[in-house]
Amino acid sequence: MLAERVRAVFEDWAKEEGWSETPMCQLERPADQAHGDYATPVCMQLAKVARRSPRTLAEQLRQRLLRDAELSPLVEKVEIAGPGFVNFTLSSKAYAQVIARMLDEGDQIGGGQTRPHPRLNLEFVSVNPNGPLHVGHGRYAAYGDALRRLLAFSGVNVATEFYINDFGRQMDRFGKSVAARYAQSFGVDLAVPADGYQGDYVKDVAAVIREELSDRWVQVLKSVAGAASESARVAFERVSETGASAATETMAPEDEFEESETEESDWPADTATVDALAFFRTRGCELMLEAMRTELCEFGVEFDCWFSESALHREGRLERVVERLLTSGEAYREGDAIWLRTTARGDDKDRVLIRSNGHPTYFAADIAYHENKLERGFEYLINIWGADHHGYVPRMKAAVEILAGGAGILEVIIGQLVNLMEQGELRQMSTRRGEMVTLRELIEAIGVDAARFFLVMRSQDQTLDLDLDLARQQSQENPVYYVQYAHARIASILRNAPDDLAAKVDESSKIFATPYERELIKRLESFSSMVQEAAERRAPHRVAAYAQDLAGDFHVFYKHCRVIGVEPGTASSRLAICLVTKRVVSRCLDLLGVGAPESM
RNA sequence: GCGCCUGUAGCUCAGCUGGAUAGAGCAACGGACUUCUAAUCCGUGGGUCGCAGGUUCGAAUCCUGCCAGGCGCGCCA
Repeated sequence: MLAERVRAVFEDWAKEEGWSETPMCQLERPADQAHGDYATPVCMQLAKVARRSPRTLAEQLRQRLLRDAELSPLVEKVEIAGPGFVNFTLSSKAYAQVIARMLDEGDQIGGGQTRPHPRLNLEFVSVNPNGPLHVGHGRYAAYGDALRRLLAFSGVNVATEFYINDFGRQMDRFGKSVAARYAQSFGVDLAVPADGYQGDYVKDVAAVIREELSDRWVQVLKSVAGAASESARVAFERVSETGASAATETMAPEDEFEESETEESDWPADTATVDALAFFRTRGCELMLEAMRTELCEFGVEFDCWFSESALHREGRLERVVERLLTSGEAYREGDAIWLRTTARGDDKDRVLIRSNGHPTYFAADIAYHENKLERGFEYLINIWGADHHGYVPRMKAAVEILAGGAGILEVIIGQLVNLMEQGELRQMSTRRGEMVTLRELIEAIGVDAARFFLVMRSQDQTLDLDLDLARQQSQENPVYYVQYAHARIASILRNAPDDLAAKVDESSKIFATPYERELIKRLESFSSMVQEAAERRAPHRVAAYAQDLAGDFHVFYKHCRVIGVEPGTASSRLAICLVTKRVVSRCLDLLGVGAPESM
């Protein structure tokens, strides 16, 4: 309000003087209170263009501002200071106007006008459905969902999406692991493959299948067990012959699973076995997905679309898009493989789409997937990936540029990882060994609200050190309670307020005279620009920081300014502050996916 | 070797599309509950913003070079 008016006066002036390329006239909040409530450094920037000294310009600007009929009631004084700052001190009328206006806005305070275009697609989490979600996934989920809320609230038309990596060798291994656990529950000696999934959750999946189908697959798996032990014996002998000991073999680092081009042959290839594997893979995947969906839902994260990779393969979309790229000349054959010319769009080297063995790469599937997103009418795509995938960004951008016929459609946000500390030590995570801290564990330790707040309160391109001991033992000191407590306190005031006390701002009276009220109002006033900036910069952690600052301002206000039982004009004005603050705090918490309790 | 991210108080981090004397929380110490919720508030101490140059009226912020840490550089997914 003040800012817009100042800008308008400044621009009129610039036009009158005939200056070209004038700097943006921006208002900022000075660090030092002695410099007023707001300040603009524009005269220093203007000095070169105007060829006058900054302080001379500042004085001229000051005179014009004071002459402006709309502006002068809002400021108590306009001063020139330092090298050429123009400092503003607000009048109580200005504070009153801010609260009066925000009171009128109701629940939508600070929200943006909804814009139908561009239709934006936001993809995140997108993990293989072969293990539980760990804390790292939780961070991406919390971040992505907060970003969705932030974008939607600021007016962007956004839909979220989870890409299910339910295709390929990892899923085969998962299927075998589930089958083995299922067989074991019937006393069949079928081992989980060495490159399979050892975690106990696989037993849970197997138990559900046993519940559903009883011993339907036991006979088939018995014969698999026989064949497998034979093949293990052969492998053992081969190792012995080459001189390597079996002991060394089992102690090899478990994270190393180099892909051998020979397909795994420890399971027979007869129809019954293939059917069994297909069943356990598919059903296991479904059950894992179901569990994930439930867990994410409990975590407050829902997706508009769950998109299956295997569906792309089934529907022949990979072949189709590769054909299209060959036809357009963007892809070419070399050796026995098919390559995409990504170097033409800024990548380091061209990338393989179809390997010389005829199998498509993961990249080819991803291209088919992104083509599909565009076909569904999305005009702008955001993907949130882990830091370990950042090397993949240039080729994917190149691919989308080719598909969309223009650059700047795909934005990739790289999120850094989560380090888990326990008893001062780093806890390493491995999905296959099942040695990870799951999202569920974290939620059970500190609750959804604290977990969500904690996971988004830091910038996403900062690795997050999560101290589990602290999270468990000191959840009382988590900043989320500080913010929620402010909300609960306001709710309490509203409950205790007498019926005849209404939230109302009387602009004519001398109100909002204390610094506590004024600080709080200035913070409230900045809410909508904070939202816009946080959305533009994909930075929900700013909302968390703002919420803490706002809660702090409120707690100070609460301590010094009574609402109930004071002079009626003051009481209703302060009640108005409370109401507006409550709405803004509640909105901040909602943007983060955290609850706003009425009492604590 | 190349690319991305990071380096700010004892600890965890904001601030990074340039503004005045660099902030918050935790930790340490000292105060405040007859009054709307003390999960709160008030006060004290704590810094060569990794280092060195450069651009600018002005640099934690932009540029260059170094140092340190993390991640990545497949016809894997």
